[in-house]
Amino acid sequence: MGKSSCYAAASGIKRGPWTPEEDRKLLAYIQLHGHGSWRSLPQKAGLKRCGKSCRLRWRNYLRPDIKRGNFSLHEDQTIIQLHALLGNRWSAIAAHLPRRTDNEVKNYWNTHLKKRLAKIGFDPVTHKPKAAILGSANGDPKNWSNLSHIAQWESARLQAEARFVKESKLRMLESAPAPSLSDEHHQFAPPLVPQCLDILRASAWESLISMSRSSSRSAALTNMNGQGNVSFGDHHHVNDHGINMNAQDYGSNFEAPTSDQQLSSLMGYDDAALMSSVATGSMNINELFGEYCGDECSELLPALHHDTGFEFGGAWTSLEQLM
DNA sequence: AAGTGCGGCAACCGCAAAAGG
DNA sequence: ACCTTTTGCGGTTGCCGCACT
Repeated sequence: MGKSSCYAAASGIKRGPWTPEEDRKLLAYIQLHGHGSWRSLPQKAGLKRCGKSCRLRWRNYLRPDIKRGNFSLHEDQTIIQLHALLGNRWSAIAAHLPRRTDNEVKNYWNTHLKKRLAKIGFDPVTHKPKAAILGSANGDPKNWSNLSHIAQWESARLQAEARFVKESKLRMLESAPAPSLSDEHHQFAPPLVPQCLDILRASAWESLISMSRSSSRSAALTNMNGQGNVSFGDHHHVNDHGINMNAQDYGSNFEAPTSDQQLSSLMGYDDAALMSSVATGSMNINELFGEYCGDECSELLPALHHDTGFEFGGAWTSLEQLM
């Protein structure tokens, strides 16, 4: 027996474009009762649609917190840069564009931005100049390596943010009383923006490092002397590339790092010499932390991972490969 | 004016993960 | 632990309107 689909030509199930009347029914029902189970919604709302179709219509079109219309230059930049970092993870990209839906972002990418990138000579998949892909000597592999490096950090950061938002929502639901009309305003409200993640992360790093810094750091730095003198100047924080990390997104007390030095400082990397050893390949990321933290580092990292919910693993591996 | 091609976008499809029993 | 249902996501399709011939 074939797999059933809610869109299959089942009796009486309508498909195709939504009429204003259907929109009105769906909107009225959700405003009054919330969506509840999408499966049972169409019948209750008097719609001859499947629940999946209703959900999609609500999510992509009827929700009051949706912004429609032209994308701003800033939104263009954000999409392009996040796509370079995340690939086709439209929901993650849309999460950084307030009031935009993943479907809208996806469509906009496919119909506008992809072509625009191609037109100016960039591969829309890799975001590298086509010349570089073809092995041209003009492309500096080190620069791309650094970009990838940045991408790994940002990717890990976004994972953590997504987790944070999810957990925050769960906490909200747990603490909320039984569903009522007023709860629907939560559904209408813009997605919760992580306000303290970077602070959590920064403090976690600071804690981790400060625990061991006093005993290990001076020795580490002594050992590092003379090992590599390449500047870390081309290790830019994503902000320097225009990533959408406005300070207000992280709460009024948080100032997003605006330079390599600030980022390094936030993460406990306030010694360019140490980082340049990583950059030159004379030390891998685990060795770096070994030097910083001593043997207890290997125990602290999983604990830190657990406490912050931060997925270091993938970024870690990739960072090592890149360096 | 009619035909054709193309771009934009809403909607559909199918899979995977999460949630619930 | 397993199965079923629900939800979320990304890729794809097809309709509609506009521009061009």
